[in-house]
Amino acid sequence: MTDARELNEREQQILQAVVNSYITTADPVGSRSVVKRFELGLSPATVRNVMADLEEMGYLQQIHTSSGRIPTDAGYRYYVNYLMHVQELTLRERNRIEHEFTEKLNDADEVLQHTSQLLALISNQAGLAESPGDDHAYVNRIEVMSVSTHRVVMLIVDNYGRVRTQTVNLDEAVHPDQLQALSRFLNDHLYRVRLDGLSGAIENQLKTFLDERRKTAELALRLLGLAPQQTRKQLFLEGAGHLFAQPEFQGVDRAKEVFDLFEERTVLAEVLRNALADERRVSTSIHIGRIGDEFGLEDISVVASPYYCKDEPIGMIGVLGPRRMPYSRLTSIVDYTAGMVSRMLTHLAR
Amino acid sequence: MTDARELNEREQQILQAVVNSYITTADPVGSRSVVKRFELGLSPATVRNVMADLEEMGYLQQIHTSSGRIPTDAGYRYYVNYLMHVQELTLRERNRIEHEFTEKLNDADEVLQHTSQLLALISNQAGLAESPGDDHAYVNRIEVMSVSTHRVVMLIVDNYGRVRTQTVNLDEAVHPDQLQALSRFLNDHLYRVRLDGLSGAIENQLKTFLDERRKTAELALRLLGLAPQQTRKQLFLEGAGHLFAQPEFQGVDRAKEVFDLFEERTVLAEVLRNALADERRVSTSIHIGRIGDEFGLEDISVVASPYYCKDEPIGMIGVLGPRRMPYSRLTSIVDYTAGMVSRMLTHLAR
DNA sequence: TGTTAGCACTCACAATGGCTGAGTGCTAAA
DNA sequence: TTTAGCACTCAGCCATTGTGAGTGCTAACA
Repeated sequence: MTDARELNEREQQILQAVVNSYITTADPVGSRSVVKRFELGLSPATVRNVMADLEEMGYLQQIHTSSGRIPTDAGYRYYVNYLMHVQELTLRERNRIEHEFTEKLNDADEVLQHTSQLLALISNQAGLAESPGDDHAYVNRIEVMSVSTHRVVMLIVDNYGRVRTQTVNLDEAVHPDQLQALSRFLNDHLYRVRLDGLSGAIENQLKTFLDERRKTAELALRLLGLAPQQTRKQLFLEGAGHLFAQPEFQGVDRAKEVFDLFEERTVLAEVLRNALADERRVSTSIHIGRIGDEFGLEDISVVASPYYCKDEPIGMIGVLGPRRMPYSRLTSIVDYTAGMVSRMLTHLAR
Repeated sequence: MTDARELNEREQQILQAVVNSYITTADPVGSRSVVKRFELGLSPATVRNVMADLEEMGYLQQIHTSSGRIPTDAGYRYYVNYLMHVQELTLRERNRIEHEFTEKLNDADEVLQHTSQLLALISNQAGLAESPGDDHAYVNRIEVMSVSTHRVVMLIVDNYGRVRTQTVNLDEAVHPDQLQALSRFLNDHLYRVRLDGLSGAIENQLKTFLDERRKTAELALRLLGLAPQQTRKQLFLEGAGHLFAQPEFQGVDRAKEVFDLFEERTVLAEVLRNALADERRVSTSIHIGRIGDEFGLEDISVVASPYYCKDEPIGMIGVLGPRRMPYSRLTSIVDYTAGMVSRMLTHLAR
């Protein structure tokens, strides 16, 4: 990569041709096939010269001498930023997506799980959707009840309609009245408290309560001490099998690598979040390659888009696939779907 | 398979040698290597004759002329039934397993999920554990509460401590008093009702309630109509990645097949249940081959064992791997673990 | 009669080498 | 600046060959 100068029109044309061709066929593309497929009115030799230039500038690479060229990360990046014309969804496709969201979805987790399935289905890649984290969720309702003499269940409903429960086994019996009092107190004092600050909040609040009703307060502390354990910033991931269909993951070891990647969902979620944090913007972002480094997979790309609840960005949804992806199509799919999710969540949390 | 006559001692010895050798190396085993590895005081030629006999009887097979022999299903079956001497767990291993179950596990699902992880870990195969089905679970506590003006949550705790919730969005507001009445009624009338008969039971019971409080009863019906949707006879499956390490699943397509098998968890659960139903007995059962037929995988075996709650068989746990598995070791692992699970559940449901 | 040694045969697998075809870089002509 | 021509490269395919582990069969042996 000697020079970062602008590409002239012909160079752009040819880079675009190479990327397009490679995206569809997965074969390295040579000068001959470029002129054939795209009728540029140029001879192969000319194209060769341009391709050599592009290689020197770091946009293309050769897998070995005398085989066609394939785009580098920089090549894809240039393509995505300047060359790609986003392929609008057809009415049919838009209807399809909207139709999927008319289904009865009771909480944010259902919405987002459904979203990841949908994305996988229509993109033929792995679909992903991150569930709202505890840093964006707060308590809407909290309830403590006994289910047997020595067992208590705490139930928390958050502003996205998600219900989570936590069971605690007790050494000694608690009277239902105590629990009712506790529920009332917790509801009064923890309403709208953010979930990731729950145990902190309670400690302050509970001091007043503590004096009058020591036993109950201790139980509350214990329950809430458990609560953060189930912190979830869940990542839904569906259709990972699509990746196996791609030629780049056909190798014997590759399959295992991909599999491991998906097994370690929590790690994957973390990697994704970090990777996308750099590029997180208002609209759809594209992360090319280098996602799976930790897993020995360097050729995975992600097209992701944030979703919103009441104009506040909450999390990401997206599509994960090989570096060689139909970005132009996926961009609009992800973008449109993110819009739908935002609408659903804003409605849910009304 | 011309004859089902008993095997004489030498034939048994050699069959055992072949199975043992094949289990550890995964290579077809020839006459020469048998005499070498097992010092039988026989010549390869003699062993060859015996192996030819065993093949004729259907216990061994050749993958092609002039390669060693491998056991058939019948061969494994004979080995498992008559030849294998169960390898007792060491004290160390037993302690290891028991230690794992000292952890705080609040309900049956946690126990069984933990079990499948544990089995995967110590067996180096895929571990599986079926969660108690609705045909063995009954209502311990049922509660209906509002979480916002137009949203209601129903919570059911079963006798295994498992909590499940169902959200319903309403068109019109319901007064908390109504819900409290409903909760009380449901608890009185549905206590100890089996979960798979819940909606049936309620219809009968609710007629009396219906006359006095029409609105509330209708809501109840609606809630309970939704309940069966979440019927779960969940199958926990962990460590599927171990399978990829086995040489028999190295082929390019194989990886995808295995992956698909695990993706379709519900189908897998069904297949397993049917397959194991034949052989379900008091103690550990071994199912050889033919598990994954629907998925194009015919060489998967399962070692499974039932677990009990208060002397009643509730479900199965086990290990899934290639046909070529160290059965003698796995048998005792699964058996011992099943005992632990039974103890845990009986304790939980006390 | 059961066991063993010897021998010819089989067959998967690996290595070798030639061929092809798509692609390249370079140079000279248009 | 573009193009035609040419020699060169290299992965992939195919046929060939060799090797080694294994077999079945037969004849000799205890």
